[in-house]
Amino acid sequence: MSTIKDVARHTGLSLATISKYMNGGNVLACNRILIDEAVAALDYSANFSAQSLKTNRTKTIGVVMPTLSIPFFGTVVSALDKTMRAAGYTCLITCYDFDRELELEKLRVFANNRVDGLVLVPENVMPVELESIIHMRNRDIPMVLLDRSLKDFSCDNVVIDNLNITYEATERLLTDGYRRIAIIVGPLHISTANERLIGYRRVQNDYGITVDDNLIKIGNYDFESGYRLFNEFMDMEEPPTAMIITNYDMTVGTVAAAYERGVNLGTDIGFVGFDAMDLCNVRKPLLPFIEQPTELMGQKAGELLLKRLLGDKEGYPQLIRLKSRFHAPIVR
Amino acid sequence: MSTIKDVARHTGLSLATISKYMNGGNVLACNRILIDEAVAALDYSANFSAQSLKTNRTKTIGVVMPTLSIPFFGTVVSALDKTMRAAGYTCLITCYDFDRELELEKLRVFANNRVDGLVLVPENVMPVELESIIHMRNRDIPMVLLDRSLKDFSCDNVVIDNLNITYEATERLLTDGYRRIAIIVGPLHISTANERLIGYRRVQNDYGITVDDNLIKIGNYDFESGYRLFNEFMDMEEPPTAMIITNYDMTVGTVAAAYERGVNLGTDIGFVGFDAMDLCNVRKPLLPFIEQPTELMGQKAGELLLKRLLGDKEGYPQLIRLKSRFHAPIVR
DNA sequence: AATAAGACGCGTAACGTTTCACTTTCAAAA
DNA sequence: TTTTGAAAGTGAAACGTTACGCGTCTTATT
Repeated sequence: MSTIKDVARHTGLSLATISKYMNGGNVLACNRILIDEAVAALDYSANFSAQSLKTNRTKTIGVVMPTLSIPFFGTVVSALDKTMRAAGYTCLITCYDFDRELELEKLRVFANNRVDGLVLVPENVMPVELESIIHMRNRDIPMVLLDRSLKDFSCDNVVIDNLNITYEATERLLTDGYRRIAIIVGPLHISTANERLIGYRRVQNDYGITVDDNLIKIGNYDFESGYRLFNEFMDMEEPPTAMIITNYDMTVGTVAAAYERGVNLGTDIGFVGFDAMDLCNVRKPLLPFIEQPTELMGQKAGELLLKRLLGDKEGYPQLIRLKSRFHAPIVR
Repeated sequence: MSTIKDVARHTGLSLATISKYMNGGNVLACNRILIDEAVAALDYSANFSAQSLKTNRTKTIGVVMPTLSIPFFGTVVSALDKTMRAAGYTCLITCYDFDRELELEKLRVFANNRVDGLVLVPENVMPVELESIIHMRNRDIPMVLLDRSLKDFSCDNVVIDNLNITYEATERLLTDGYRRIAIIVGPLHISTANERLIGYRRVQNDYGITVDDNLIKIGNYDFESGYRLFNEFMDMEEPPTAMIITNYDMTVGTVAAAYERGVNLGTDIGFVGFDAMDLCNVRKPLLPFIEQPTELMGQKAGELLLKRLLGDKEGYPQLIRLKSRFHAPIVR
């Protein structure tokens, strides 16, 4: 395993010169050739650990996610990775499978000199714990919270306008004449679920409608929840006449359940899906759905983190709230 | 940012003693207390770069995937992570978005002193390139190929019995009396797709049936392919009477398309889905489907890698081929 | 009380880089 | 030919660990 010393010996130049050249410095043309040759001959490449020990930078950022089984997060992270890569950073991803202890452990592993910055999709971590991690070892490590906010914790944050988006979707169903509008949301300790529920409630208040709490069901943001809760709604004595589903997996579950029961979404029952362009945009009737700016989320998070990595603290803590789009079919 | 030196100074002990204790060595009870106190007071934890520079180990393995948007891979990796974690290793994940250059770059980044081992789900990388990466810098770095095999490249490998599983599924449809059985497979340069197609062909040969190549369609393992190709099949002059779909996303696409067209899977048309327990196991009629041992794949890959990391070269290159299950409803 | 055996503690030399503070080289200007 | 100054090259000191080879202290045995 060859080192920079081997290159120095091979070329007859000094360590310092090789290092300088490898880091983009100028050397004489003849030496450049010499070094290039030696590097090729010895199959040299710089030792990452030594480099980051010396420079205290890793040019790496850590991404910590609740799960790898939700395509939404995959797409966001993919865009984040692209943004960071363009700036010379490598993204390293890990997931904690919704487990509180793991969430902390993974953050700690990263924070310990392995990464220059962090992106976190938080689930159960507590503000005080997070505080101690980003101030770890008296060094502030830049962190961006992604998709979700954390109460009582100020931090750079990229989210979408969850409240408005369910407000708008519900409003659409209201103006279409539906009155018994049901909603399936995620676990309420997750900010997205909570905000989406508030939007749903607020618009009905604004329209002078009393919300029937039986029309609110809380799922786990997964296929099974969507499938099961749709059936629960349809089995009610007085089923809802319309339904809003608030994430992708639950939308797919709902569509599957509807198919099985022979319920025709959009005609038999008013319907708004989520992130399910595939599913909603092709069928007849076209179904309205909410679309999150997935790629943009990753990109914005990356840009914000890069800004912090350059030491620019302007506007900290910054909250970037991106607009979702409500796609309503033109003709119903 | 405190170092082991600070702990030494704070306790009055030497560097060597602190280091020994931090690595599980024995020290006097009084010194243990002293060190624990100092570590807490100074918020000390070992510098990862220095540690791995010195020991030449990172206790980390790199996982390189085609995409993060396919839940199947997420589940596999989650199980892999669990296995490695239990053995004191950290998994770092990255994806290359189906891009050949990126696939190579990500592997190189990892191979450069950042990880002790590699797990790769290969797509376009060439054997010779892979060879040069795992022998990088004259150091052999253990690697396990996951889910897919690579022609002309011998390496530890964990896959499923793709051929048998489509053989069995097709055979079931044959014995149920179907004769125009269609199949939707993935891109044929991916070993899973290729093997699944071979199984489909072989059983029909064995039954003396001439395969109609119009009944074979090649998708991209995504929702859109399943949706589109199902429609293409149904729009044929003489549509197939049964259909086998060979991954999860395409199965969901197919189910969506069937729903939209009012085609009743399982009654109007024979059907075998893939990995779609959710989707297939709930509907009436129950649909047969193929189930991959997702968790087991991750676990086996982890165990094999751990064995290599311990220096045990027994049986190299080892091919672990896991059995899938064909779930057929008992009553049709 | 002497000593052997074992446990514990310590000094120091690496690991492979980068970087600071110099020195040398070389070509153009005087 | 000498002077000058920028460009290129160099030696050596870190960065924070670990681990080897010893020295020293404790304790038990005779």
